Amino acid sequence: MSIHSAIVHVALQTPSHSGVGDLLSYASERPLPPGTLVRVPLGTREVLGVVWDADEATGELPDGATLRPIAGVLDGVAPLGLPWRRLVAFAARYYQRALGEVALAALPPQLRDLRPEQLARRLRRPAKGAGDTSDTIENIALTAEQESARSRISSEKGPFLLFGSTGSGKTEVYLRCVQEMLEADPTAQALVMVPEINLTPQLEERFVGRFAPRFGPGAVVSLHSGMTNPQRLASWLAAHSGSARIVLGTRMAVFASLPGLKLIVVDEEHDPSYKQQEGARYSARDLAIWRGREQDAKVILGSATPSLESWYASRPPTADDPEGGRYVRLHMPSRIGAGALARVRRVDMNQQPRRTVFSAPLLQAITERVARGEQSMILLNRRGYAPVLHCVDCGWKSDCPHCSAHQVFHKTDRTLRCHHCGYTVRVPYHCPTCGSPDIHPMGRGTEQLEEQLGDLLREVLRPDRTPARIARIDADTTKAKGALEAQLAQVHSGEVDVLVGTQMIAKGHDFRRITLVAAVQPDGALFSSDFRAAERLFALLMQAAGRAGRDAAYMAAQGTPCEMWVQSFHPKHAVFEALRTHDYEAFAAQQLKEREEAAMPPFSYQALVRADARTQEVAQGFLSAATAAAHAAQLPGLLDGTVVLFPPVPLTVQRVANVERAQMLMESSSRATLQRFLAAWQPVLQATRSQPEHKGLVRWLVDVDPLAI
DNA sequence: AGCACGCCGACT
DNA sequence: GTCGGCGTGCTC
Repeated sequence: MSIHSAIVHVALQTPSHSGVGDLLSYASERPLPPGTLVRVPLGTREVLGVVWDADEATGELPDGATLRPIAGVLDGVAPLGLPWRRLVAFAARYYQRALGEVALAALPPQLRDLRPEQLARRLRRPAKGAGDTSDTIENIALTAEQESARSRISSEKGPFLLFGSTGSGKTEVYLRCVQEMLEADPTAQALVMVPEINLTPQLEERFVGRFAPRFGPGAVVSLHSGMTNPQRLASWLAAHSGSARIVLGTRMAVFASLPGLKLIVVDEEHDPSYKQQEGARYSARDLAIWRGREQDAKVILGSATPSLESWYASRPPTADDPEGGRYVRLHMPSRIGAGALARVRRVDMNQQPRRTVFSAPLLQAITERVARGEQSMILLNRRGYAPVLHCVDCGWKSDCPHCSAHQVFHKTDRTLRCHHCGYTVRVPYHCPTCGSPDIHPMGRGTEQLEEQLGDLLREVLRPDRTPARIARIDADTTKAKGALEAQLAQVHSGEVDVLVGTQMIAKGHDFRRITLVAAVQPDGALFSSDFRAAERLFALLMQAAGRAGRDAAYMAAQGTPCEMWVQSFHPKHAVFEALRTHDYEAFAAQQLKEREEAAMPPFSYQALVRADARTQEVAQGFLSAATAAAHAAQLPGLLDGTVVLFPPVPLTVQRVANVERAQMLMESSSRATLQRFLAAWQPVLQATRSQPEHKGLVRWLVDVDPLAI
């Protein structure tokens, strides 16, 4: 009997598809409770691990193998609780990833490289609170709609879908619910998520202003990937220890350890950013629902344009459907303190001269606004000057040599850049194929809009007789840290008359003086192969329309209505019809009908398997072989057709960085059966991969509940 | 995934 | 003679 009397099972960041089991066993001098953070030897390295519940240890040790002792215990940190471990285990299982991978990804990165002594030193330093507490923002009176939502959230179990138009004051409802929850229970904690890092500062300002005076300067912390590692560690520890009462963050925050969690808010719940697109492809919104149920915390999903999944899940009971949905739908239709909803103007581009970018009426409307000192916002979801460069003489196009995509022409720095792999070259003066100087940009991006507007508005003067000023905000202009804030500040201060940008500017930011929003080329999304494209476009346009006329006092003073302009070759399309009347409900009803008839989500459940390989044949061959093996093994759901496997197809962008990509779709009317199928298929996929004929396979991955197919 | 070991080409 | 290319195999 050695001094290492106890065996502990530890979750480590083991490669997801390797033969190594989820939990590895180590010897310990004393038993360690599950959730304890430990450092353990793994091969020649020493890595961070989480002691896991022994009954989940599945793999058996090879006979005669000796256990290595753990290297250290991070005993400054309390063991992670059962609810956290259950969340991690569920996410790993549901999204088909290794337990340790999810567990370690859920911890702040710095915890991985800190030795126990370093951590102990860090823990002795007192954490400093976020922001100052000088300016207390007091409660403002709720409207009847807000009060009704608040009281129902307070008295009912949920989960809740807070369906409120832009400007209806959803944030105030969140604030009140958080406040009520935290005041009722001194150990209660709240988690508030937003889709993008960009939106955390303004949210933080509001929460700190409201709650730091009540609950102390350290009560509100943020958690997102824009923070430095030490900041993230500090926030995480504050949440884990319970000293932080409110955690604000992006999707990653759903995995925060919150022992007192009583309320979760998912703002803009329809936003695709809640779905992680690499590693474990989890949906933070869906995990929030699961976590809320498990940990007995209330969940509020908020949106002006809910995802069809959440909309359907919150359907009220009817005669045919006495159960109704699982969520409680709360409706806040009125805008408060904001002007009337934007009037929607559609321009039929079939009636415009060919290659028109700004139709005459739209240009006129923008001009008038500049002259009145009002601001306009122009949306185009395409960075760069033009999506492709083209030779008139020989037909050459600026194709990326490594991807099946064009290199985008960026005029500002005279480069051709592939947006998929990053490959960049200088813009050629002559066609690389035939030498002709006659090479031209085709199509347009935000850079070109900015340039053209500059020309078109050259003679237009602001009220103070100075020339119109145009600014562009997209991923290219905001690469530098703090650049976005600086540019937004310029817009707020009124320095800018016309703002051109990608969807980045449509989300969340409050521009008080914008009275016109225009989508100049939204048609691309209408006929996309992706069945969710229309839903996304509608949400984007509604959100963009909501940017206009947010300030009722300003609008009244201006005396002009705000407008949302849409230029389209299909102005009668259902998306634009619904937009015209601001009728989300009609749009949702129409979309849900289509989805039901086609048995698509939310009326079915989907998963994808993607395969990357050197050749398309190998990628598809792997998927075909795995399909055949699944049928041969009669995996759950296949025999009776509850689970349907579709044939492998190349991805829309088939090749990226010289890797060929293929995927196949699995569909089922039963989420549980699809889950059982996937669980049983995992080892089959692994076995298939190790067969010699699939040597050229680079990787494969599973995406459960994919957003785009 | 890391990180070793391992066995063949162009450098001081 | 070594530095280093990335093939293969292991990690309780």
